Amino acid sequence: MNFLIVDGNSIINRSFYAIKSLTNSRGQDVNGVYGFINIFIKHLCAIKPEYVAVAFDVSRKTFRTELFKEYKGTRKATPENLITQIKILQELLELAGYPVLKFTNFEADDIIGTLTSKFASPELKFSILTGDRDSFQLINPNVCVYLPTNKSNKAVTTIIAEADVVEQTGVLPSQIVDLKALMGDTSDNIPGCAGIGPKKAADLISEFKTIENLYNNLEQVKTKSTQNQLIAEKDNVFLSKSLAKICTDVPIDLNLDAYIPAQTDKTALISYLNELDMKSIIQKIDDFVPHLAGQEYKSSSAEDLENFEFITDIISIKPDLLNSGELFIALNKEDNLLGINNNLNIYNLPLDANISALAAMFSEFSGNIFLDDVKEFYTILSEHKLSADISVFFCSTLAGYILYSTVKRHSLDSLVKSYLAPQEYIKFDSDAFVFGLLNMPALCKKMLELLKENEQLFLLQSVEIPLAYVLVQMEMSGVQIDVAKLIEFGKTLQTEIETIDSAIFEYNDNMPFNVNSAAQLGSVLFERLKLPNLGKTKTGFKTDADSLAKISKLHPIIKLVLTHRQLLKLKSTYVDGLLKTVSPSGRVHSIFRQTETKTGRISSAEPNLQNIPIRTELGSRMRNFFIAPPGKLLVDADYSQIELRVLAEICKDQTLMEIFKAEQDIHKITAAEIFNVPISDVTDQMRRRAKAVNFGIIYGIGPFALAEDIGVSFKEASGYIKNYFARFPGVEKYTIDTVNFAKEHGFVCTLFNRRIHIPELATKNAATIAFGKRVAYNAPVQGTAADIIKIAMVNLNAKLSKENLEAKIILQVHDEIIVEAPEKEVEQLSNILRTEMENAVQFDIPLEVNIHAGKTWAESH
DNA sequence: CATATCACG
DNA sequence: ACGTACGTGATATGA
Repeated sequence: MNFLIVDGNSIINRSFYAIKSLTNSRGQDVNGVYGFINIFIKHLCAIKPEYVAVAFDVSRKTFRTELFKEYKGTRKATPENLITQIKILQELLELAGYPVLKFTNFEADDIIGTLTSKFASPELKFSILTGDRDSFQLINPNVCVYLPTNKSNKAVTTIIAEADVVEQTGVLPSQIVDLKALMGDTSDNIPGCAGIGPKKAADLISEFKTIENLYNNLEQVKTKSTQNQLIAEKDNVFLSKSLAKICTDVPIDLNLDAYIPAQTDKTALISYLNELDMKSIIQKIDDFVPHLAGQEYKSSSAEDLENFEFITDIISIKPDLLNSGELFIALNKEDNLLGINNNLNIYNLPLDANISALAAMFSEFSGNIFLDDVKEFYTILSEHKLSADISVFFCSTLAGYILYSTVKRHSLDSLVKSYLAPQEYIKFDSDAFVFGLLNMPALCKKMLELLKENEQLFLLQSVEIPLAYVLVQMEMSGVQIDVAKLIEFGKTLQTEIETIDSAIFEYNDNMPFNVNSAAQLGSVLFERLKLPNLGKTKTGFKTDADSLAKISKLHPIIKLVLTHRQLLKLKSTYVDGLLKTVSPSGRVHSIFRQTETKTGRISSAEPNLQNIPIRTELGSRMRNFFIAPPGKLLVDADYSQIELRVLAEICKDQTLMEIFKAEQDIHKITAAEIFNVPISDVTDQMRRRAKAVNFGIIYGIGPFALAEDIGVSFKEASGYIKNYFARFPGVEKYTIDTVNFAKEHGFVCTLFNRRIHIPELATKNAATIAFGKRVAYNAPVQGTAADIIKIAMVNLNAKLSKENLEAKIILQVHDEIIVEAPEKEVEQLSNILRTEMENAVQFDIPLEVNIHAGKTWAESH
């Protein structure tokens, strides 16, 4: 058995000074932490210890003795940015499950000395990882020192055993204190005996073994002068010995089990590492987290794979599958593989050739189906024109997302490593797919337990899994594009861009430049034309639209530039970008990503159909090209102020709830409240400002940004926010309570128990924490709204199919559902839309939906 | 590949 | 002293 004990201060110190600078994106120095963990991991792998502890000095306010203060107190102070790193390191080690030992008034060496003296034995060997040679005195046949050193820029660890100490110093490790008592140690301010250096000290100690023995037999010392020096310095010598001696009576936990590394919440650890930007450590995470005492990894070559088969035809295994209570199915579309694990056997099949038989088998199968990725599964079924009418019990990807939406990957292999302790899963390094499949039953059961604990099964089984099917149908349907008109629009834009460009160049002495290059534009505006600059970005002048608007009156070129930007954006992103994605049938099929956003919203990509322009007249023309096929219409249903209603429902502010219950104009009432005027006196401008406040509140706006947004003074904006919270005290209470909850638990929840983790709140940086707070109270609002529309989509889709309607959902834009329907269905559909959306959830406050139909998206919105 | 910009809710 | 409104995705530029 091995015990690895690390001198935390010593190792982080070495890393801190060895790695010149390493700063993460938040500006924190992490050189010491990074270096420490790498060295630590390296030695964990090499030593494979059953017991581990990392000891730290605790800087003392009072010293053990006045003498100590005099001698040790002169050491140079630890720099501030190392102290912070030590704290971070200790948090990381504790998160990873390693005992961190700190005792006031003791140094790491003392803790190490106590541990080795109490526990070291032939059965329990100690390895001390330290950069400090002071600990050599602790070496014995059961204790050795691992000393990381640099040899020609290569990290090499020198292992120091008893024989090495004898060779280097001429004395036994246990005699080092006696040696130092005579020769002293300048780095530790140990005086020693004047006139005696290393050579003479070693000779004396070899002969007399200890200084006590030496002084008892002074007459046997060969030279008279040495005798006299020893007599004169006797006090110093004994003081030196006591200073050199590492203490072995630190009040440590004498239960050896306390030093067995604990099981780890790997997700939390990964999230913290992520936040520190330590991506390379995350890659080595399995080496960093504990390999528990006495636990060997299960071997992949042993009986675990006995029932592993690659077979070509699912028919041969059908009886085995049908007799199973549970089937665990993983897909690997890239390699055309279908993996099945039924707790007994593991099969790997060609996917395409067997998907049809698999789907057929499901109609006879009565057990629970666990999938790795239900949306992928439905997609493949659809691509093979197979019915997706299969009830799926569990999906690991969606479960991972519901439990921890901030994580980017939810693949089986990464989930196994995050949710199962190393001794709970089978190691199989050569193939991530097989690795995931092997461990899928254990993983799914563990995740299922967590979901139950968190009351998240509704979200998984009644919302996300059925939603996956809706999204796949939406992707397959796509939306019709009027390609001819879109191309025409693109040409018009192109002509206009060219006209504008020549006008722009005229203001630059007819010198053409790339208006779309922020660098070139900045140089023209602020250097050639000497316009007042608007501040800097990392790379140059600020040229964004908001900034440019401020100087638009100073020079006609600004408006031209802004128009150029708008036109180019339309042309390149929307016209050209969209045209590239139109399928031969004239429809575009966006991908709706279900596990992308941290709040639970769906995202749309390739192309993104959730950001088609609407806010400007020119941009909104884009929506003329999203059309319904002949005989059909687009029906657009959007929730009215869903986030504000959700906010009211969550925080239960009486005033806010009453406004919605009475179906009043929220922005107008808010205006009356914050401007303290009767409703009848609210002007359009007041309403506009109140609207900005309402939106801002949800995002955690501050007076600075509000002032900027609505063009009032900082002071006025402060007043509006203050008035808002005074009139809606429930909202302010909600923000405070939610932030406190997030600080305590590390996450916030939607009303349907979706969790949004907020690692920012656990940091030390003020700006990062402020950001975390805004996320904390925005996420439940945005997330609950996302939950609601997802529920509505699932119910709506079920209703459409129950009523045998041809109408189909084709788009979702966060608070808006777009359905394509035959003209004759539109009336019935509108009723269904209203019913399903307004009644998706039962809230105290009502949900309101606006519905319009039209030939194009522009007409229907 | 990171950055700046800008489109949406 | 510091930075200042949440959540996304696409494009062009330029090191």
